[in-house]
Amino acid sequence: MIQVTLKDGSVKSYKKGTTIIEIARDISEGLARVAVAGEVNGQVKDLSTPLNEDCKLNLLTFDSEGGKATYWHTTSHIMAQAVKRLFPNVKLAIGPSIENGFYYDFDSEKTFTPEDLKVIEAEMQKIIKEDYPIERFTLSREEALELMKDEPYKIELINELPEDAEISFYRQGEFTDLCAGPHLMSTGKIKAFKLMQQAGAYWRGNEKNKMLQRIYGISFPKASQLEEYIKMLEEAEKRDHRRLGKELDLFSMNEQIGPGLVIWHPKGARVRLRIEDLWRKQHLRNGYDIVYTPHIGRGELWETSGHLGFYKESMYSPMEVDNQDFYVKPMNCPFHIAIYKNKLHSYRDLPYRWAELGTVYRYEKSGVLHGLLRVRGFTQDDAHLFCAPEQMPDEIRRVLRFCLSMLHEFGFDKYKIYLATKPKDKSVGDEKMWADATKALEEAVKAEGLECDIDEGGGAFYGPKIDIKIKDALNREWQCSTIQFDFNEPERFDLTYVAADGSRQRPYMIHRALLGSIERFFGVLLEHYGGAFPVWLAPVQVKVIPLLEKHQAFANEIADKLRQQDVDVEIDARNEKIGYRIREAQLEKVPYMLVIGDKELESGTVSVRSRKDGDIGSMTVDAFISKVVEEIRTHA
RNA sequence: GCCACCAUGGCUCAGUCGGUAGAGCAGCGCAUUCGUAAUGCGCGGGUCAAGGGUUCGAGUCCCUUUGGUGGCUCCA
Repeated sequence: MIQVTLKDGSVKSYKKGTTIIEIARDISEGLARVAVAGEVNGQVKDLSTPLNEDCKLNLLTFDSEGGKATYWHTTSHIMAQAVKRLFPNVKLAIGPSIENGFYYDFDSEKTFTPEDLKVIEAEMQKIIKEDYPIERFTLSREEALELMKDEPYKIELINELPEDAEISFYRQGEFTDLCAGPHLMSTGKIKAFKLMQQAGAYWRGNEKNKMLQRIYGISFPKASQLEEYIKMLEEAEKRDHRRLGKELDLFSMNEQIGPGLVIWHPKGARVRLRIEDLWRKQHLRNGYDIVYTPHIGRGELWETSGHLGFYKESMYSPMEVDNQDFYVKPMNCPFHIAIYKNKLHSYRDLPYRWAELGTVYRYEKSGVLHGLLRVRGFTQDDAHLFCAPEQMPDEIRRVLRFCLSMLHEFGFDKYKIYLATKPKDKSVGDEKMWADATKALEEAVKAEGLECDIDEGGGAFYGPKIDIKIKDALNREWQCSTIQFDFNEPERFDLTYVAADGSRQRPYMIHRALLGSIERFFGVLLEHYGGAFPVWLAPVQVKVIPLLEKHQAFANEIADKLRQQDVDVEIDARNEKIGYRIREAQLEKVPYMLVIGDKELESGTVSVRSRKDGDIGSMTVDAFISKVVEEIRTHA
């Protein structure tokens, strides 16, 4: 007999060799029905796995992470089986579950069209109906290679398995795949699925390798869940910043201007101004100095900085002026360094904190451009800190705290922090510098009571960094903030300061961007609020709607008073019905609408409609002004 | 850059088998003076992304280019 400890802490005895599904049935038929896998001592296993020793067992349903992974992984096998039936010449690569569903990579002469996906879906439906049991078995390396002799990618995978690895396969009907599992017990367990899209993907994610065809899909135990998921995607589309940007007339791109270059329309620019105003105010309050630098610089500058060596493929081609090459800047750092180099510095003057909303241009591959989130010309909210080594831990903490408070101001309180460490292959700076800097970064995160994931080897070649990715309302992550050490440029530009003992010392240099780039941040912010900016950010904060012509003068008076208090206000005095104008203001997502008619004119009040709560009654003009001014001040 | 898909008035979209382009919204004009999500009538507006090809004839079929979308690689 073996002792099995269940999730609720209870311990049950079973005969040795009892399978997980049998235990599930023993607990309840209902549980057995919804169980998709079992977690044995923390490892996700097939339900058919026999248990031979005492263990902890957690039965997983689709709702758990491991359950989803199992469910989706099995669906990907069903898809591969369908593809093999329809297109026997296709070679199989890999087909894992991912965050939202699964994919399978195929090597195929023929490219899959949307119609093919429909046909594959129909075949999958058959396989599910046929309800093949899914069996696991293991083979020796030789047998495995023999079985997979027509599958070159599988052979490559088998050959790379460690010497002592167990080589397992899963069989369902005529289809067998090399796979570590786990899987559901039979193909009939998949209830609702959909193939989402075809995409190219390099074998093993390396662009030097062959491009395979990837098909993405997702599945659920209930049809209603699939419907919900699709509805969720439609909702996401409604708050897509590109769509909102057009609808709210905030920004656009223009084919004639060029790809990845943003033009900011008056309303978008107004929101941007608000962001920048706050940014400037906060930087001055936090001990930064603001600087301005040019957009281009001589080739020699970029030679010295190392950009022409390490970064040239991301830079716009040079322009020749007076027989010299000038490059448009992809980064601001060399210019800030030039400020530093302009004179001799004492340790007493450190640290320097120089910030700039610096517009940079980078050549990004055409296929990666994406709305405002990936562009070729953008403005970084950049700053460079120059400090003595002993000041460094303090500076890091300070900048991290500043960063988080800035994100908070914009309504972002959920984010994920990554600590990116020394890359394996190439890096500059000695071990001690890396260790000190990495430790300082990690300690700063801890000191703020935060957690971070380690991005092993993810640092820049010139230093470790903290990246902060913010999540929008739909849980998608976007990297905005970054705090990066630089061991490279102080060396290359031979930066020094005079220490207390009169010796020349090398300062530490930190690059940092809190919002990242204004463009990307604006895009994320727009999606975060679904276009409904809080009053302090909204391009039009108040819309005054006089009911009739005779109310216009009073409306103007109110608007003027609001403008005196720096409130952005528009008057909609068009000869349209009130419902029409309310509707438009509502669609423009204006936070407050003021309806002015006879009643208001007589009593000196305004009738207030809030975007969110509808008609909220009337109040005196002054009461409304102080209300809205206060909301703007406190970022309510 | 690579794989797939897409491009029709300002916007959203229809356009069958290849036979010379249509709607709604927006815009403009007129009427309407109205109390919280669309007042009515009328008018104007398109070299069907660009270029080439097939054809008696191309929005529709083929090729190239440009731009975009979803991925891959890369990144703020």
